[in-house]
Amino acid sequence: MCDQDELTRLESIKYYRSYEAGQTVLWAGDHMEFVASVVTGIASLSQGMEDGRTQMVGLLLPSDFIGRPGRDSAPYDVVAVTNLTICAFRKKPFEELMLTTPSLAGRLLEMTLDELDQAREWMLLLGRKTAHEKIASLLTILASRDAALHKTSPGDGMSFDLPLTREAMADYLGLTLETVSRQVSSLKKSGIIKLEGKRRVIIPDIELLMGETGDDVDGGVLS
Amino acid sequence: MCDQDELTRLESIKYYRSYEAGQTVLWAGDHMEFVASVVTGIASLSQGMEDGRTQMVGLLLPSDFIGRPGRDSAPYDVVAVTNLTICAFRKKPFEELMLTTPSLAGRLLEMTLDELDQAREWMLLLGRKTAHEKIASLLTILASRDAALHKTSPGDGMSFDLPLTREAMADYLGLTLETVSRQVSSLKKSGIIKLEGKRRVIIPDIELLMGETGDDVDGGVLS
DNA sequence: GCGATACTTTGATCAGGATCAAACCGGGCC
DNA sequence: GGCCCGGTTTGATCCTGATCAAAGTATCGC
Repeated sequence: MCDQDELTRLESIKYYRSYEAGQTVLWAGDHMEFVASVVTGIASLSQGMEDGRTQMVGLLLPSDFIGRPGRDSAPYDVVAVTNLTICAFRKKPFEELMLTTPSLAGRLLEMTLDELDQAREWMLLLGRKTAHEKIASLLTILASRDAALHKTSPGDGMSFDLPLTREAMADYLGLTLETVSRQVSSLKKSGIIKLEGKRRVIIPDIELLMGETGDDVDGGVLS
Repeated sequence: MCDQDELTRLESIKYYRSYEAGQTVLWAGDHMEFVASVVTGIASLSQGMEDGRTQMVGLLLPSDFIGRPGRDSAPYDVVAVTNLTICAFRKKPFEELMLTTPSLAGRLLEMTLDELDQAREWMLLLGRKTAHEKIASLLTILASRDAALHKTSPGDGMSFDLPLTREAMADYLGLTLETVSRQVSSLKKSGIIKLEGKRRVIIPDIELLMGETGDDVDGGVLS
């Protein structure tokens, strides 16, 4: 995430941590002694209500940032969705570095604004999209993120592994796992996606899938 | 929003603009030539889909910030909900000031993180709360923001004016205006709120209202 | 006063998802 | 193999909130 000089300084205070799928990295309210960035794997941010309802509020993919400089407790549960490796920096030195390195602060602001845009995009999905559109949107996003990860652009015939269980998808989309399962089946039945086993998704025609998201076919969610 | 020296420098590049209720301040995609902060009144941020569905993704109250340094186009429609006065700064000089004033950048990061938290809180509401809980949550938030505005803490017997039409509330909560109307009526019938006319809300017992939000009665949305 | 307009309430009906329930994989492990 | 267990699919039914429709209210200008 950084370059040159900053990087060398960050180097000296960084360390790696690994988590297994399902492990909790941080509990909401925990004191946070580090900030970090995802190296490999996927983590989720989620909020819960006392009665057990939960809503995932973010999905952290490689290069995404965990933690918030200037805050000392975690606002959400951070859970490893897959096996996960993060690169952590002790918070104190990191914050000091921020003070003396305006470009680092700038980059952080930039990343936070991106997260905010994502969060708001998701608010539209949660508040206004149908179950069908929600699933199509999620698959579109996962496909394009996966493509970006492999430095290719999402194209026809591409395929990727669903990193999320039906339940996790439901948590992210504000649905139940049964509805997720049904909508995935219906998307399969209509030929818009194909499945290899339960997890591998093949997208014969990405435009077709994007047509089901409810978004403008170009600009929309994908960017 | 700022202090001392920064403020004097900001002073020199600021100007005021006013809008009438209903006027659009910025269209999504517009080139933005200023950043601003709300002085009086309320503005909304919203996203729309082509077929007309819209979702409000943020409500801007006095002291809230409009615009994003480093970005040159607006990501959402900004609409004046009530009569609105903003204090604007030409973007270029503002950004230059940011480079030379780390504390300004820091404050901005701080504010952006707050917005992100709010957005994610709202994701929980949109994805998992019932219509009833949504209305109670909105009223709780409006009550506490209104109290903060008058430098009092939200207490029993407090009252405030609803700044939003039923339709705007619906857009914010991911509901229809009919459902909003019905839920407000039901809250009134149950005695949890009282109405004076259509817009003035009286809250006899704030704890009671907060009990309907689905949140933890203390920590929750209110903070 | 009278419309006209914008906002709100209320009613009747419908449907998209939730809920409850059962069966179905596909591994891993004994 | 047989069993167990987490994850998944599928079915039947219910219910919340959407939709369609009409009437009520307040404010405005005439």
